[in-house]
Amino acid sequence: MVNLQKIESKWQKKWEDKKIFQSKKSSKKKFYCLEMYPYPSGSGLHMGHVCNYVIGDVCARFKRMNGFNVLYPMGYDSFGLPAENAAIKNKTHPKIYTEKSIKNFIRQQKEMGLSYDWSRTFSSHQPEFYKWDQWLFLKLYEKGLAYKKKAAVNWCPKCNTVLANEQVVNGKCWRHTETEVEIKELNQWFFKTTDYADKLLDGLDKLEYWPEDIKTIQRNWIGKSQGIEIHFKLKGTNKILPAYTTRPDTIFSVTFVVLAPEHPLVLELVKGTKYEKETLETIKKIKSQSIIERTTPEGKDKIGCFLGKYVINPANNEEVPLYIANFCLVDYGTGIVMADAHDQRDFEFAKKYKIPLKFVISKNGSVIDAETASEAYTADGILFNSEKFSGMKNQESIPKVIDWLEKKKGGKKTTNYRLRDWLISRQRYWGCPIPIIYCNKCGLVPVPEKDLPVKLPEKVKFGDKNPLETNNDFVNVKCPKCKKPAKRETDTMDTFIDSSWYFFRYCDNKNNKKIFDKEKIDYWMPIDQYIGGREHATGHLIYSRFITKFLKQLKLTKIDEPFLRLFNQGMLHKDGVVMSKSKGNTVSQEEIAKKYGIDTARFFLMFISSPDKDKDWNTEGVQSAYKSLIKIYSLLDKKQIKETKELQSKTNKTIKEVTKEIENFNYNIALIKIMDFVNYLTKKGCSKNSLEVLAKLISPFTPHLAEEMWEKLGNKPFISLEKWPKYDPKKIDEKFEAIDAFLEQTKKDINNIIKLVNIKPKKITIFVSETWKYNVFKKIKKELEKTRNTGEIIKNVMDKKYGKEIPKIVTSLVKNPNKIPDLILDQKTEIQVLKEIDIGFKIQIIPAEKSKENKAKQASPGKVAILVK
RNA sequence: GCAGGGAUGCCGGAGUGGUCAAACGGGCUGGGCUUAGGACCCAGUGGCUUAGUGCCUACGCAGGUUCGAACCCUGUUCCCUGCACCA
Repeated sequence: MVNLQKIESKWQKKWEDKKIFQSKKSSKKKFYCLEMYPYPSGSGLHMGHVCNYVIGDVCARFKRMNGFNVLYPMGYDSFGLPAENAAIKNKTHPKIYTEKSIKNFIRQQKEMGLSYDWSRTFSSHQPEFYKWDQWLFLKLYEKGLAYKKKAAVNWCPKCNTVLANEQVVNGKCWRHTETEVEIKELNQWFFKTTDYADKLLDGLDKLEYWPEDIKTIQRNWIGKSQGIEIHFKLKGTNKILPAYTTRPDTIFSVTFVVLAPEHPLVLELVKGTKYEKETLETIKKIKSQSIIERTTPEGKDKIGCFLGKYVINPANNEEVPLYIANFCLVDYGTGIVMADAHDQRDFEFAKKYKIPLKFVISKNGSVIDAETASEAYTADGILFNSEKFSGMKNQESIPKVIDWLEKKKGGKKTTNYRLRDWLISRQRYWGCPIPIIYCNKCGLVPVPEKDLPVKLPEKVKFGDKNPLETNNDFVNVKCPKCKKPAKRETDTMDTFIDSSWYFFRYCDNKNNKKIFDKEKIDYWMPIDQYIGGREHATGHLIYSRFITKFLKQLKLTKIDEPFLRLFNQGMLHKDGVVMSKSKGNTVSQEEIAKKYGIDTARFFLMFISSPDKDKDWNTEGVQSAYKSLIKIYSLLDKKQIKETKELQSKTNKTIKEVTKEIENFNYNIALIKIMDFVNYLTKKGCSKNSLEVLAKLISPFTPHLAEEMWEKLGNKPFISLEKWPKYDPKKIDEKFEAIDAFLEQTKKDINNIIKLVNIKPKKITIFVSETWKYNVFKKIKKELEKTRNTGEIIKNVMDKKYGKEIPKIVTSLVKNPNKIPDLILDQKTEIQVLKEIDIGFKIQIIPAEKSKENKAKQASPGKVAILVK
């Protein structure tokens, strides 16, 4: 019995010693394969991780064998809050904690047999890496894309830091799903992702190898909408309140205008008036609502109040009252909404506060009575009571209304995005310091490039506050401009900055002069295959695209999009829940490797289900995977046979199918085809060539086993660097498959008859009657010369006598005219092959026509009758 | 509510117009091997069955297109994922 563990460590050592997976620039076509770099947690890797990395490894190994110059690196996203928290909890330093975790990760990943180029690895907490974060920050600052502003931001009380919009999930913190995010007014650093909103959106159309759903998610996240800012003039002043809308067709329906409670104008408007008290109370009430309460459609009541002011509708010069309302959001559009009878929220609000409503759209243009209406009319229809637009279809009127309002100077056509600028500052220690200095005299001064990196101090005190704030050595510096005492920025950067460009760094990870060498990344980038979780759709995958577009603007890269192909793997479940440390249902890599070998785990994980689907871990399946590997390896002990045409056909067909399936990421089906081949070889015998092909086909999945087989077959290492087998379409002969099917059927028939007669015969004679089929066959062939229309041929050939066998034969022949369909076989072949059937008896076949044996025993058309002697 | 994906046998999961009662694997049943078990090998695994190259019923549900549908079209139910008072 083969010892999988032993051969695994043997080959891992050899791979490492010979550095066979190191990649250098060459004239070969490149292929950059990458998995999203992991956050190195202290708890190590489990089967869920193994699954993710093996998907990438199979891809990398396959491409490598197919003649590509493959870049397949690994690194670590080592900054971040969890490490800081874990370190504090374990009374150790985040750096020590993290580096220990990384070491452990590397060991585990090596034990998985992943074909990484380890010479290119790095971790984002290393100053050699984060120096370039800071450099990027300065570049963004230089171009006005990094800026500081006071804003209402999301604050997680558990993390003790602010969060980006992308890190807020259902109003809760992405790391603490029980913790409500608070809104705080803080002075924070932002990256101006919104400047790239259009580019980010348009770029999606070019990403033809991205999953549709991810593109849709990003489109929705960017949320581009075309509309108009309508200028409502505050009554009695020249002040303009712009209200953004995508539905200017409802302009004549407007009966009030709503401001967001946080809108800076609100307090100004009510100051010193009798409405001030109520307004303040209402704002307080709204702010006490959680985000969920405020932003769920079915949710809570509409809350708001009248501000005592009126604005003028530029379309008809009507005065309408001004309100604040909880459903109006300050950071979307202009924070001002025109309200009418054609929006459910507005409608409910109006009913509650007894604001009059008027409809201007109905299905057929007939007037709707606002008094009796019970809900908003939100569907499309015909306009009425809309001056010159009455009678138009509302959708068609939209551009016309916009034109008309623009001409009247009552508004301005605008595009709006849901995308927010990226909030990047964090009030935590374990991150990359923001390279900014505050000087009393010079103000905000960027750290000069030559002073980079701004190193994160190691000796710090962990307490209630950000440890950087209490570290005087770090905080107190000289102003780079005036040399007077100044203070450093103590916020650190969001770790998503590290991950938004790290993939460039693999191409040139040791460069200490530049962020990377342009020539090198021009060769390697973009990433041909990126593999990672769907959950990064709106975070990492947008940030990376943003930074790449920025790098292009700096002329540091030619590429526009970093990830050519994206693959989202499914999650590994156990007992119906996602396998994860927090759920406590993990299966450790060591446990499985020790018992079955890591190749078994690799095989199992790729076999159970398509890589993009969720899968379930089950113990029986692992055992059967183990058995399969044993079965494959034990083929080596079998006596080898000479190549037959049939074996060649099967071998070539398997190469063809497996290659196609791997290319399409159908790894499970590829393995099924491989196992089919293995079963075939087990039964019918194998040749040296067929075993070599088998070893190559299986090598991306179970590389250790394949190397061992390769060596045992008398070849020099390494199979990992061998050429992927090519198939010869000429050698694939479907006839053999048909014969196989025929044999199966014959065997069944024989067994049935033996059961029936209930004897153990010494000799069986089989009669084959095929005459009728040959006639039909000839007829169809003739028809085929006239037309390829299946239906027509069937009609012409159809004969009551032959029933439903005919369509089958016709279809088969239409599909492949050279393949002998079904049971229409060369009778000579039958005789040859049937001799090989092992049913424990000797059998003899006599073509039916020639048979002068007992007529009663003659077979019915196409099948077999047996005469027992 | 909007968007995307899905529903197949005891289970996981193939199959996108015909050789489909449905690959492959697991489970289960029977047989062989074995002192026994395991491993391995063989057979069976929708129902009926006069045992037949037979009939019926089936790929969420209901219709439609077609000589022919698990596969195409329409409607419908349920499930998952993402966004969500976005004006």
